[in-house]
Amino acid sequence: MRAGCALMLMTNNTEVALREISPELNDKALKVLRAATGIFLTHGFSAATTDMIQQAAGVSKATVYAHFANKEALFVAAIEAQCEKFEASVRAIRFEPGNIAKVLRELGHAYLNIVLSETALAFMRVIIAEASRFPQLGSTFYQAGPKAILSVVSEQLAHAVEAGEIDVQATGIETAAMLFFSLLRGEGQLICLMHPESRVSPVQIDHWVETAVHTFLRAFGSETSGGRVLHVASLD
Amino acid sequence: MRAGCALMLMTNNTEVALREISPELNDKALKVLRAATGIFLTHGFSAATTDMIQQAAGVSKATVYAHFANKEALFVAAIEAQCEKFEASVRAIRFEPGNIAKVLRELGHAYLNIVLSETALAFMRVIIAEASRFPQLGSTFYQAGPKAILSVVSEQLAHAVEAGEIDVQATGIETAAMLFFSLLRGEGQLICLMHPESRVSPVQIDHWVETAVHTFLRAFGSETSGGRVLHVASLD
DNA sequence: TTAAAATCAAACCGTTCAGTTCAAATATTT
DNA sequence: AAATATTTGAACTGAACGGTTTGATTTTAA
Repeated sequence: MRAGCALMLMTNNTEVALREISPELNDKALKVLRAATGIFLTHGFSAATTDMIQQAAGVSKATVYAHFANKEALFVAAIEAQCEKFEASVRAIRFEPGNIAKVLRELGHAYLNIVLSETALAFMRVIIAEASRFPQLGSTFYQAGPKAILSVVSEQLAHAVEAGEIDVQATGIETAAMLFFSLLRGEGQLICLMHPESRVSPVQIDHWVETAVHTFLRAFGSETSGGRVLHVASLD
Repeated sequence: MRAGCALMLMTNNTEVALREISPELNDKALKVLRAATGIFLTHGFSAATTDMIQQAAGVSKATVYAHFANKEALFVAAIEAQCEKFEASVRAIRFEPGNIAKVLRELGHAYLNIVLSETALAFMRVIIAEASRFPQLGSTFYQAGPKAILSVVSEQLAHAVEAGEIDVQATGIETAAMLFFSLLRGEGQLICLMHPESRVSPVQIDHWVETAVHTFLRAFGSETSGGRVLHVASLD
């Protein structure tokens, strides 16, 4: 009964979804999960204590252990829920159709804003830190994050190829998409992961996006796309 | 009895440096520092215990605390020493002069091999994980790693600009160098940080290097396509 | 109303942790 | 050899941890 409860929580992701199914029943379990997520994200697995979680949840310790087998299970549940939320936010990225420069700019901007948010950074830090102890969580996150956004971008790049806007023959679409995100994340993520107290300004994000799009289109743009000065015939 | 598990991660640059200053005096302190580094890299700060360190060092607990004030101080000392070692290995990268494609290829290859090594990955994981608790270590590492290699590459890019091999007017040299490393690290580092048990083959590294260099030169090469250079007379 | 289920606060358990103490043993210096 | 410093092992402290138990109280459902 206890295990089943926890499993249900893991498959349904957000509070909203669960509230609709069982209006007030799993209220406590949800409070615990939500509190646990916060504590784990700010302290990591080892430094987080079940007392912190219990206190943050406003719940007795017995209740915590009535819904989750132990600290590890609670951690896994919290991280997996966060992965689903993360993937959802990535897949919710919308952009108006247009030329590839515009699409990449919109996509890049949205993605960078997600990925450089305090929550996402704390999340990534914990995943990276605990990847050895919880290997499946690393994979789960990779699927939910990079893999998810990559499929979206790959699709857009495919359209651009058909439209003759870009030429990715040298690398293939998937690789090109990955390169775009490497350009996009590159400096920002490195800095933010290692300097948790530093805040990133919207201007800085704009600049990173512009640089990434511009560079990407210089490398892969056919002709007119992103300020390519040198017009090389596409048969090189 | 079985102390050698995490010890193998370590090598001994700091040892040399410190031995020269105080030949046999700080023998024990060094053993402690070396063991501590191994333990911290494999377990992180919180999960590492002073007993593990003491045992791995083959030293009594009193000796540990005779040389280091507490666990935090030991951690800082271990990480800072590792930063120095890391920077040294980055600055030791050598490459034969040649066209920019060749230089970038050699540089990129050496850097990627360092950065994707087990030790460097474990090191980065710990830095990222503990950046909130030890903010200065994040900065120290950033200086020792990214900043260090960036200065090397920027210099080479400057030469290439003078030689007319590349055109970085759009972004500037520093940014271009950063973009090169973003392309270089991009996928590999993301995968490796989150999948600690996965091994990277030399072939995979070669491929990443080739892709990065190729893409970079498509974006910034004056009249190149993937490394072929049209020579322009050097002005000085 | 009543019985079952869930939750509570708090004490409690066994373990582990960082760090200390100390007398004995070992090196090092003089 | 004597004096001094360093290291050792092992026991110990006090706090914190994960997790359990308990008995009282509240909530839910019939």
